[in-house]
Amino acid sequence: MARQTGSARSAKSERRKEDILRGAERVFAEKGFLEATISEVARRSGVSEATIYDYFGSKEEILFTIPLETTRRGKEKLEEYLTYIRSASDRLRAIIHNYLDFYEKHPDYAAVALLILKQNPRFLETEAYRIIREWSRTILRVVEEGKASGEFRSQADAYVTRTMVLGAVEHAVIGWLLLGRPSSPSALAETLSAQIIQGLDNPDRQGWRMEISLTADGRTKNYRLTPEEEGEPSDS
Amino acid sequence: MARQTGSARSAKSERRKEDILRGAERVFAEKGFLEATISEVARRSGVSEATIYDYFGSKEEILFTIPLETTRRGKEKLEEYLTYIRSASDRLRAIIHNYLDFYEKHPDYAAVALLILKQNPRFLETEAYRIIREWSRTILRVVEEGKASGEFRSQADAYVTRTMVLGAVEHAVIGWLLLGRPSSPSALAETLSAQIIQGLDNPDRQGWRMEISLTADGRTKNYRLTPEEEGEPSDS
Amino acid sequence: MARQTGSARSAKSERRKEDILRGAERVFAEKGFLEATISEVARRSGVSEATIYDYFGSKEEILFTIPLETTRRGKEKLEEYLTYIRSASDRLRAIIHNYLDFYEKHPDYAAVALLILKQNPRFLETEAYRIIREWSRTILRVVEEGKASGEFRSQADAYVTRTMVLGAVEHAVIGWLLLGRPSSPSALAETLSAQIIQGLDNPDRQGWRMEISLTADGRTKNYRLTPEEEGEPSDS
Amino acid sequence: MARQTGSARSAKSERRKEDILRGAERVFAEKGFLEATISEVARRSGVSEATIYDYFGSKEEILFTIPLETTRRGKEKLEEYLTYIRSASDRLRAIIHNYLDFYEKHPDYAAVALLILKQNPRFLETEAYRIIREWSRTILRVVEEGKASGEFRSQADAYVTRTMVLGAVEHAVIGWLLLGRPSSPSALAETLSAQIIQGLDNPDRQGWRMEISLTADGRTKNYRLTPEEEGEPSDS
DNA sequence: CATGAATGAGGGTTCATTCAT
DNA sequence: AATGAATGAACCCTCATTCAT
Repeated sequence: MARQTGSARSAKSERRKEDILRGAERVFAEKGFLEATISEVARRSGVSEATIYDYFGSKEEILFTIPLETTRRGKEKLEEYLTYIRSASDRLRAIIHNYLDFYEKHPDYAAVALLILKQNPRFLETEAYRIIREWSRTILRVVEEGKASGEFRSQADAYVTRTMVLGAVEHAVIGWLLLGRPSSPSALAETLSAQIIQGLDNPDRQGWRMEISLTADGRTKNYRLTPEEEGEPSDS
Repeated sequence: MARQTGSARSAKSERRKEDILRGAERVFAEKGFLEATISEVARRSGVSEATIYDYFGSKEEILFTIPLETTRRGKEKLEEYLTYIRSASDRLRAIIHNYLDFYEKHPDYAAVALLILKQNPRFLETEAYRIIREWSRTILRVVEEGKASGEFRSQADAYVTRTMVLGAVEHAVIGWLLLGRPSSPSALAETLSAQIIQGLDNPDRQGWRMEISLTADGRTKNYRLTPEEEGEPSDS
Repeated sequence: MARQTGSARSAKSERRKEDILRGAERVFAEKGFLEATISEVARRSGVSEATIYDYFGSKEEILFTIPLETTRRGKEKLEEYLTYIRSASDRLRAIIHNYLDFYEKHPDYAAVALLILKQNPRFLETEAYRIIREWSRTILRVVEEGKASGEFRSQADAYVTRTMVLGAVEHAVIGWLLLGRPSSPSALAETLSAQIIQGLDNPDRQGWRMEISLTADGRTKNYRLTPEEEGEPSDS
Repeated sequence: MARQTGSARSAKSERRKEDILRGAERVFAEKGFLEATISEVARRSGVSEATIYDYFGSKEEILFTIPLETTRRGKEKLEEYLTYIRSASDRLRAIIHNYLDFYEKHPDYAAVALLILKQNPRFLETEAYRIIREWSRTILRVVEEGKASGEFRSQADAYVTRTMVLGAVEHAVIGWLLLGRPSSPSALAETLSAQIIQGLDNPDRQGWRMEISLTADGRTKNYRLTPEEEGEPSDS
């Protein structure tokens, strides 16, 4: 009998529940959802099978509960990070770093999220997914902000960018989980950020611009002047 | 019992096998691998369960056979397309279009490939995966060529680019499969290509260059002249 | 799930296990191993199929467990019987009686042991078979003792004797099981014992002996005097 | 379609049938009846599964046909051997030798007969079993003859003797098949025969007899004189 | 004669879930 | 609050047997 699937309960209860979630995460990560058995989750969590059903209504409920806390904390963590970053490109870079780092530090969670949850249509209806969706809107917002500020070009597409960020990160992490390559996904962060950001970069972002018309062969070409990418002015 | 999982056989046999694969693809796409039952595959293929086992040794063997022909043809098709394209950016664009189009046209296959096969570690040991791996090397090659020709900047990373391309496309297709959004993944192709390519773009690629030194406030800045991104020269 | 194929457990559990073994013994005896179904064993034992798998890992494990207790007890019983018997021939007789009686009293067990287990090569690797082997060494020992004491002739072969005892008893019991003949295998015990023992008998065993030389036709023959086989001296 | 399960047919047909029987014997011997598959029998016989059903109505019919020719020939062979042997003990010895030899020379047949057929109640209704029964009556006859001629004691039991002979031989052969011990069952023949025959031996069998009454302690004992067991008369 | 092809029927085994204690 | 014990429901797979060619 599930006497308290509810919410407020004793600290001991809370700990038990955590134990089960942790055990389940490990087992699911190793075996996949359907090949994982409640009995193994019970063994790994140090509780009986029946007790598991005191805390969760079904095997799938366990699965869908695993990302709840994690995504909640992840979202908060990200917001915290972004507080002090202003430029859109740095924000995007931070998001990418953060996301890769997180998965690398929690491989069991990564396996559950990317290999199991991602393919389950019913997951889309859970609270955890709602949080993820919100979290991922941050990317949209950052891109829009970047466009508004002129940092990103106006043709930049926020949705496409989000797809690129999430897709690339997740693809890299899946490769790492299944193939062991790359050996550290977070090592990609810098390069990946650079390419994505440069894909958004607005060449016109500077406040001034020099236009030049060059006429040759009876035909005229228009040019615009932009500052050399980086680096100090060279001495005359 | 027809025991000939082997290879060369009658045309009728070949057709039967195709039927089964087609039926399995549909069922797997709808239910996922483990919730799909052989009995339903049999029903959908119009054969008996036992017959299925005359053609395939196990449920998993069916699963791993599904992408065989498809990836083989996909690889050839791509090579065909690329034959007449020279510029690296156009090649990349073609790859992305092609990949998105293919998934959009074969949603069942997409579901099997992206939601089932992609998370199965044993798939990595199959012939089909070998073909996919080869296929995906094309992306690496294109990026390297682009860098060699000066079309892409030298800092561009082929592996990261491949991750971006595959990750973004697959992420988009998964969203389409599970959420129905975007309503047409291939519609992303243009925007996605543009952002990825611009992430690789070499601002220095033109053969001629006009350099200008602008000195102001006692400090000198160097500029270089590049042609306006697209468009014909405007008339004087 | 009750997962405890182990050992020490509640009395109730122990009873359940016994029930299953008893039911299985009956079903196996009637149908043979491969034609017996777990579902029928379940029905006869009054438990569900799944419960059977809580107590035993496989159908074959049930089969191999059936003779465990029985042979253990049989071995002890025999040792008990033999405690007070000194003469080798009486010991042999006791063994034969005992063995035939046992099978006759437990026809289901007899069928399982003689018709099923005996032909299963894997049975030879089980604990139960180890006990049987030990048990059967008693016959070897008795024969050797009989030879040592002069009760049995020195040419008597312990291994051949064991083969005769086991072979004859088992053959008789199989006939009884399958053909109903003889109607009571244990009725053979006396005659069988007598013939086997007489096959071992040492004609020289008496303490005294009268030798006579009889000469006829110019040839001499030696005789020895032995007491009349059994029976009291006849009156003059 | 079984067009000719009947009898008279072409020599080619006959050969085919023989091939199948031979293949089946091998497979049954290796796997047991139920674990042997028609498909493997087909492979080993060099025919298709369907063809097997042209010659035999069912898997069990194959099984029951295997011993037909063999037992028929065995019976004839034995009769041939016995033609020139007069003494009952030699006949018995011949039977035992013959039986052990035969099994040793045909291990596949031995396995089929002793491990499969012997425990199948339906085999008892076949023609082959009828022949075996007849064959085994020879033992009964020999024992009765021995008793009639005075060679065997009058208490000797023909049925028990048959059980001993068959039981011991078969037990020995089974041990050989499953355990590899003894390494040659036929090596037991001599010892086994000796013990069985001595179990039947009539100490009174000679034509003359000397009776002696020995009186001592006021009690009288009767003795009879018998010739020394074997060996020539010793010189005076 | 021979067989390639097809299948119906069935069986062992696994597990999520329930409930009495 | 916890669990030992029990089970219903399913699924994969095998194989003897049939039939059209």
